[in-house]
Amino acid sequence: MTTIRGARERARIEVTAAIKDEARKQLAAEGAAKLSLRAVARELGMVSSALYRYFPSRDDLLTALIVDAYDAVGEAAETAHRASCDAPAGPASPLARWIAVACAVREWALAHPHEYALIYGSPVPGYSAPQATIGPASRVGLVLIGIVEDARRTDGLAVPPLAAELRPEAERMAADLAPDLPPAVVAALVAAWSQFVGLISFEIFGQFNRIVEAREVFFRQAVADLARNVGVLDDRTDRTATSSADADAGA
Amino acid sequence: MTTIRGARERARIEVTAAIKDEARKQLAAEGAAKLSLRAVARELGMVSSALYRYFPSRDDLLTALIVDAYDAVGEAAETAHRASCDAPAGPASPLARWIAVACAVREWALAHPHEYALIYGSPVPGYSAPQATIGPASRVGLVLIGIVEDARRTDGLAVPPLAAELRPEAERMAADLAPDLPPAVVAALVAAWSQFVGLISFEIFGQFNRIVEAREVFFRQAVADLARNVGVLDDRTDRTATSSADADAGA
DNA sequence: TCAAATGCAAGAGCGCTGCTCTCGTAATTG
DNA sequence: CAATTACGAGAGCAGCGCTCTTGCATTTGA
Repeated sequence: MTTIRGARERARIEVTAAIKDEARKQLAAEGAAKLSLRAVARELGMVSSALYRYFPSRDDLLTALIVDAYDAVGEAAETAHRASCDAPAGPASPLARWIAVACAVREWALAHPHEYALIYGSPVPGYSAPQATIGPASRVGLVLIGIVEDARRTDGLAVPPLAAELRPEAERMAADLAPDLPPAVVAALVAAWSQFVGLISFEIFGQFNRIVEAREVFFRQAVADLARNVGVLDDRTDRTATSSADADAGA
Repeated sequence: MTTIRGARERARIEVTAAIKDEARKQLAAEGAAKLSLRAVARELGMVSSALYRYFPSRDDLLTALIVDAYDAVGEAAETAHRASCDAPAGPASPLARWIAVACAVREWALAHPHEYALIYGSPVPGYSAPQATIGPASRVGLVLIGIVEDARRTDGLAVPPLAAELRPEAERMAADLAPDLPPAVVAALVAAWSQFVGLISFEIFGQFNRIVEAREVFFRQAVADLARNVGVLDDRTDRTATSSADADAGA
């Protein structure tokens, strides 16, 4: 399937990669709006029409970049998760792993803002994401699900409350995404994931300008609170100072 | 200042408004990427160069639309808030007002997805938002701050825990945004606002496709949880079924 | 009131874009 | 070796943002 049959296919793969690389370079430099097929072709020393042998349209090129971006951020999340599991001092706590993954995604976004905008900003090409994107798009989500499953397996935690109107939907989501998790947790997890991306988007897209300065600590705190919402708790409860008020705010 | 001096200025105002209206129409139909000055001019029966008398560039037109969009969503939030305060059965609870404002913003976004993308999606024109946008951009935030202030004034609630590393930043934010609120609450509020936009963005930008079906109930639940994070509680505690587990999940 | 100054629409034009079509050549296949 | 296929090059079309010049209408000030 993936074997290379001749020099021709080898060349095709290389040229395709070169086009994507050059496109990524222009994307990083100027943003998706200014990415032009002609400029990519020019930089590669080919004529613009030749490029259409590899990508049938500009939107198809963008879609390929979107898939790659999903894969890159998923890769970053999985690497960070593995690193926090294989630490020399033994596997980290679920909360620490949750935060490590979140920070890895944020750092990838800060390093590749335009690619981040491609996947979590306004959809550029048409409207509905092509089928090819849904696999790579869920990689980060799977990592987060794994962390929560682990956390619940080691120390069996209480399930958060679940409103009656949301129960059928939560059960459907749980069946689709994580049958081993309580529906209430799955619903909270999906919400947390979107909220987590909201935090990053506000920072990347400049919404925190003149509002939040210490972005890193702010993000870590917010992400830790998000973890609490899905039942991933700090087992050492060293939340500083007022940590005693941590759980009884609703009493 | 805003008085109209002659027929010329009156005409200028009308033409400017007509351009923005037509641009908004094309924005709604095709998205920001396909909005073209020439098409707007064509539809208005003028030649494209004439349009540059009113907006010096395409980006300036987009900026004007952005400001208008910020104002529109702020207006929607303020209207919803006023409505929930002036209800016949007396002013609603802080939580109910919080949810009402959140739902109003969400519904505005659903009704104007491309305008929403303009302000909370990837920034299209340059990179930093012009000075003119920061006023309108903060209208929704001010409404939320007001609700939290009210909630704390009527029933003095506990302040959430605040990590030591975040304290100076939280105090700076509180001084800038809401000096009457505890710094920990202000920090939580800013985070909640970004997370809240994250929820809406995921829905608008299609990230919930095949994941979340019952968007409305899901959103209400998530937004209510967000409110809890900033100390706005459901005073009737009728959260259904497992509501007794609401506060002691960390014990 | 009349001339000077200003505001504005129209048109032509520049360089760029995405995309299509044709044509000659080189690699692949049977 | 012949037929097929894949590919690069070039010309060309329609559309874009934007600039410049020209001529007319309105406003302004002496």
